[in-house]
Amino acid sequence: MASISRIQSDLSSHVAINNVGHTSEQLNVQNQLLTSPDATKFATLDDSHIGRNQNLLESTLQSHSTSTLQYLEISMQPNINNHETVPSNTSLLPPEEASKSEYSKQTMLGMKRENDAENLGQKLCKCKKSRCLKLYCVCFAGGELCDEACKCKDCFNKSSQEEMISSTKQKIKNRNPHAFSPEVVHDPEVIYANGEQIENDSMCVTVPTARHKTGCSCRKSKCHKKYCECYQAGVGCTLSCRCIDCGNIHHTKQGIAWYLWETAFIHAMLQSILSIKWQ
DNA sequence: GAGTTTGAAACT
DNA sequence: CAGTTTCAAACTC
Ligand SMILES: [Zn+2]
Ligand SMILES: [Zn+2]
Ligand SMILES: [Zn+2]
Ligand SMILES: [Zn+2]
Ligand SMILES: [Zn+2]
Ligand SMILES: [Zn+2]
Repeated sequence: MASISRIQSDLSSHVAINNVGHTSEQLNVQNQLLTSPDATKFATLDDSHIGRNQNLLESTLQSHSTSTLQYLEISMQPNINNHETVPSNTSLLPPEEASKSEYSKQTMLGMKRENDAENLGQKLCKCKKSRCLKLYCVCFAGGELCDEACKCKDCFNKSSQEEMISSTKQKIKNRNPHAFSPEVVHDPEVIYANGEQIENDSMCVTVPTARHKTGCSCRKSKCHKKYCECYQAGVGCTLSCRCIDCGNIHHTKQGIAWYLWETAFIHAMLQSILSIKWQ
């Protein structure tokens, strides 16, 4: 998709496209203005902000009609022409399935490692059937080898199985190019839709907060529990989510649109109040 | 710890 | 694609 790469190169000239970098100070100011509608923010609004909000409100409302949906419907490159064989679920076991006997000293060591891993923030898995070679496994999905403190069975996600890991990874990448990319986008100039990076412009309102790369499809959790990937990642749902009865509204496009409308409405009310000729 | 619920990932 | 199954984590008790 040539347009996307052009957009990326254009953006990279003045915006850092990565998942940690925050951009210019000006952008941060804009972000502050657009993020959650804290009551404290209203105190800081002046006319210039209001004017900008009105402009953004227009583009927000426009973006809710067709243009945003068109953006959001851009699909991934169908890269699935690959008919390589999938690692079969036959009976091979890795050479050294650790001898987890000799407990007393061993368990102490295991606890220590578990604590270490937890302290380092590494997630531990307890996979039983996936051999830690599918995205079901949090370790594998996170691009990490399993920790010694993982409680997985028949684990292939260890250094002795590098070739199996890389080939399996490649097959999954062929299916979904973003399978191993970070789950959350922090760059406010970039939004993901169906796995593709999309530029924000006047017709696609800036979303100044982090977003999950694919969005969720929650049906029962209202996106209020960790079952929801958006909620778990600490970000709000977006238009690319397919959730039903979403409660994860904070920092969403809808939330921003509401904030902008609210801000414009309050400004209009203030103006009319000030225009009243008392006495 | 056991059992249930949940939604992504995998599969057909 | 959509519908179904599989899977391991999140949650509940
Ligand atoms: Zn695992
Ligand atoms: Zn693991
Ligand atoms: Zn493992
Ligand atoms: Zn959700
Ligand atoms: Zn979501
Ligand atoms: Zn949601």
